Amino acid sequence: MSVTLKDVAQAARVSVSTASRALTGTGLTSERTQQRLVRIARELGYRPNPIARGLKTGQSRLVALLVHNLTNASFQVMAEVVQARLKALGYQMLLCIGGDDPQQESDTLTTLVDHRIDGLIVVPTGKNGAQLKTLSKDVPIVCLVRRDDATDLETVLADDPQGAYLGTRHLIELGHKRIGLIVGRQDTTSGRERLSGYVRALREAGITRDDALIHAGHFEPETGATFARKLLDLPRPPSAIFVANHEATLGVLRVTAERNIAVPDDLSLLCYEDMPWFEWHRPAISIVDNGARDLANLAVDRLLHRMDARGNSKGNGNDGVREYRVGAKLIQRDSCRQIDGPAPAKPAKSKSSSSKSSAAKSAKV
Amino acid sequence: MSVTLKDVAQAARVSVSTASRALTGTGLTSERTQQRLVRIARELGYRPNPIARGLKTGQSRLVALLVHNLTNASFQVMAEVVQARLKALGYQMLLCIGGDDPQQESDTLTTLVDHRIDGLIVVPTGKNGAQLKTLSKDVPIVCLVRRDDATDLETVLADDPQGAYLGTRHLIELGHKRIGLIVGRQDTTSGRERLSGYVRALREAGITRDDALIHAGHFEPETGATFARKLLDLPRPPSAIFVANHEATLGVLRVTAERNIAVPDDLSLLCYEDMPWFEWHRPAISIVDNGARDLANLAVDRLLHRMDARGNSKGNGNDGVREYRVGAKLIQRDSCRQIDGPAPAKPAKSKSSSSKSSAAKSAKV
DNA sequence: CGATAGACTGCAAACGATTGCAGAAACGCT
DNA sequence: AGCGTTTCTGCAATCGTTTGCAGTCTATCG
Repeated sequence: MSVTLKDVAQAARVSVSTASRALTGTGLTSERTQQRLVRIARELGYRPNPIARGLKTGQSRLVALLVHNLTNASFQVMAEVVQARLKALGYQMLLCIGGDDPQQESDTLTTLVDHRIDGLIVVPTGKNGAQLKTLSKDVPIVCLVRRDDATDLETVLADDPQGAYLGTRHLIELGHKRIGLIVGRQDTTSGRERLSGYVRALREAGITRDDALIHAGHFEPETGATFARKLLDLPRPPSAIFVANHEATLGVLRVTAERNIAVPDDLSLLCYEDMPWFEWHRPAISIVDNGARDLANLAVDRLLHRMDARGNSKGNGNDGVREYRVGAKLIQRDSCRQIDGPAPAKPAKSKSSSSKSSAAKSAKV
Repeated sequence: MSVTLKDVAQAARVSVSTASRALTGTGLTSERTQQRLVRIARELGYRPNPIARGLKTGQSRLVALLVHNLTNASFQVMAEVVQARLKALGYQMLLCIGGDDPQQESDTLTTLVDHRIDGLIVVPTGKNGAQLKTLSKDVPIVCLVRRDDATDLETVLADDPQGAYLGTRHLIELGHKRIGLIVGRQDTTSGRERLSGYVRALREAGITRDDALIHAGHFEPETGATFARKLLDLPRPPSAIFVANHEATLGVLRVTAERNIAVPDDLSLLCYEDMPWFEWHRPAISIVDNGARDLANLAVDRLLHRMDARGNSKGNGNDGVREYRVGAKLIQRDSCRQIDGPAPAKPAKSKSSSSKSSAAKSAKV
């Protein structure tokens, strides 16, 4: 079907081994034959068979990325980044969609290792720690966005405590005192950390935490809508909602539309993680950006580092760091409004500017 | 590193060949040893090495999906569908992102064939026809969404002529006479076909085509914005815009926001292809749905059919059909409004209901 | 000029599976 | 019991590469 190494060797009247060495550049080969073989290989259109090579070397030049879905814009850009980076290095990306379902995750992991992937970047569900731990003996693994607490895998995380803190502080600086929080499940790292950032900002500002303003759970847009309604039905509804859960955003938006609540005039809205349409929306939606692109790039860096280390049997590539944090950034658009508060006009001019400066610098750690 | 067939054979005190036959079910094996081997294999946790198997059989159990990007919601759902279907059959999906760039497409295709993929679903750029044609001798290929005119590859297409026709007719039935069209490049199938559907609806309604209302090109949201401005700056601007190009939608939306143009009161807006947030947007955006889910499913069906045919050397799986069309569907939400026209109040009550019925039934062909 | 190191090259054995072919066992039949 | 079938099993080759080892050739040095 296609040109094999044997064909090239025959055409050049050398043995297969010489051909192999000349083309891979391993071993000693005379300059002359080397060049000749490269030329002949090109003429014949020889392309090495990665399967055969993989059988011998135990590598597949396949790297898998396992994410929950592709609806989440962060996962989209991560997938695009990972694919682009890997391609440049001659790897192919296997993109798998696990649906945040432990069973599916487990199945997929098995298949992937069967296929002898050279590396894996995974957004773990958190329920397959044992399996991941076992696999990590065979394959370099980097966790992304979420930590699996049952493992000690290297993990690239968004700086969620900082992000949530930044967002909440921004709202406080705008004069908001009652800030609703809609946040992810508390059995995920990000869910817990975003809550803690929110709480910290509140505490720093001397605002007492009101649990009626906090809703945490696993999300569909629909659930987001439910929680938004609960918040707005409160005797003293919040003047701002921090939607610190990506999936919930649509639901919240629907509720404001349904009830004819003007954003930001009646209610300020701050969301977490960007979506391509946020800046085109009216009003353009302010967000805390989790830095998806940076996260993906860092994850790839770390994975390559580990793969490299393993290849050279220089240990497992541990650099003593278990956890990398990528700074979050506040992106102000038009969905948050200054509250005049019970007191007279804008008393917070200086504060507001300080908010801006804090927003400008990304929170590197 | 992991359990091989040899290990299983040794444990069972049979030869590798017997073990192979017992576990794959090929060839004759006595009931008893068969069962015994299956049991032992399970006990040892044996998992066949697809690379070794692939070397021998020439198959990889890898199927590639090559799309332009993941930002486009249609591609997202297609990727999810394809992944789910393939996984159920024991295949792994290789998702590649070609950026609608011929060079990238070409490179990716080469890599994929190197990896001995068992099948390929591709959204072609249209510039690599020759290469695709060559590859199709080695690998079953199905084109999706776009046709590559230089090939005679089996292609699964949205019924764009019908979809554009349905959409335009809907607007006409609402009383619009001047309907702007923003549509994709005319060197793509979909671009041409959507234009032709638009033209047909106009002609049927006896409306003369006005080329000032038609803008075609390759899109970024930014270009969409530019075209929208041009339309709105016309001496006699349209009362409705049909954004028959997915990428342009955001730009158009921004322009309406910028200029404080109320949708649908000042301008009706009909878009092509759904996005998850369209129904949560305010106003919810009416669309012509291209049936991405159905498209993906059909493409997988056809690909499997071809792969099967090739496997059994029953020919190449041609069933004499070159082109499959998946019906488009009008989904009415709130972005299109009845025009009272120059004549007095709602004269079009019956028309409006007819429009609804036509919307309800999907346009199967 | 002969020995010897050094630079190349080729042979053949892997890698882990599948598979044609032939030998072995089991069975029925006369 | 002897023979022919049938049913099962094992040997060995194969897929396309890589790679340890041994052999060949050239050049250099004494």
